[in-house]
Amino acid sequence: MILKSQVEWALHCCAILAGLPAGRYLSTKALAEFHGLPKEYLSKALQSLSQAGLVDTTLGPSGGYRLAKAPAELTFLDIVEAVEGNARTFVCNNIRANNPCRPLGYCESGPCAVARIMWEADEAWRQKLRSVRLSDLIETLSRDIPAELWKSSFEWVLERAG
Amino acid sequence: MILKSQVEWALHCCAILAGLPAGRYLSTKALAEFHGLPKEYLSKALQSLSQAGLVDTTLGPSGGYRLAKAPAELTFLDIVEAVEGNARTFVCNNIRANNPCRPLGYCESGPCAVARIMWEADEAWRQKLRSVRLSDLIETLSRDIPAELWKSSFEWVLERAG
DNA sequence: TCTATTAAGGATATAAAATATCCCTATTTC
DNA sequence: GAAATAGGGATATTTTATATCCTTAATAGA
Ligand code: SF4
Ligand code: SF4
Repeated sequence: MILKSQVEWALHCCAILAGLPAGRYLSTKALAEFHGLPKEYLSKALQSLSQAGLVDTTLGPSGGYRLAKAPAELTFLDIVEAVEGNARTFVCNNIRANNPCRPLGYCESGPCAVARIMWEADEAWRQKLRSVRLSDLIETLSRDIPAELWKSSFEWVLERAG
Repeated sequence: MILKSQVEWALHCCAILAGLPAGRYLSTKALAEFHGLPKEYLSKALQSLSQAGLVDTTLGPSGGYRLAKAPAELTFLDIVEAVEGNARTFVCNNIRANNPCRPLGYCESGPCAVARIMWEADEAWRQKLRSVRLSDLIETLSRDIPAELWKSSFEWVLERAG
């Protein structure tokens, strides 16, 4: 059970977009080049962000993506769910219905304890991701990444932003 | 990102095994029939439980599986990880290494903030599963399931336990 | 107006993982 | 000795993830 690599891509891309000056856009091409990713496939991840309303887009030369909200208004969960979907990791196949002892016509009322517990674990995962904002990530990254690299990356992006 | 259905199977089987009288075993055949599952494939899940040391097995007629520990000593996480593995859901492909601005020979020190946050969410999921014991599940089920069905299921199992 | 560039999205191909079955072996019970 | 069992290797099928290709409509700038 592993998340799509697009989740990582989307998170990185949002982190880059967060550093974009207001009103500017960054293209798929630039984002793919910066991260060393296949442009066409990364495009699908960015489309997911767009469909989820997390980013704004514009067409034409100098077109591309920018965040639709402030980094403090975007959570990890928003980004992860945009790409990965919001389905639960545990799906109940209702195997209890096969119990040979079950009275004919007996109908279970809602999910059993197994499902409820697994879903609570899913919710704990979501809650953690919901508690971290994109702005928190930027703050941590700015502390972790050498100032020199941080600066040159910022300039690299700015040169290509439309 | 969905858990294998074997996770559900393993949890259900452990719940059944928890009701087995001390020293008795229940076969794959009986567990498969009770849950309406493919015997050969369920067998793989039970083998996983066995390899993880969660259940004891014995061969021959009247052979099968029983819990290796008391239900209070078995957590959901034990069972889930036995079947699903203990890998993290977020794998870091180190795409930051492709950053064109990165100084030659520059070597990152450990996982970045993105990976750390995603791994914390994984840990929150695990922590939740670790906090629920098999005995807790049995207790809840015994309250949820109609007494009649609970009793007949118990008898069904007992008839087939070696 | 014309050209280049872009996001969106449909179609399709490839690779990997989950699901499922089959068969053989060693062990145990009777 | 015969029947039943877990273990496990080999293999097939189905589903999902990964990746590429191509067409369309919008936009910027010459
Ligand atoms: S016991 Fe729970 S998880 Fe299992 S089939 Fe029933 S509802 Fe689903
Ligand atoms: S930024 Fe973090 S998650 Fe992304 S590649 Fe680097 S270490 Fe991995």
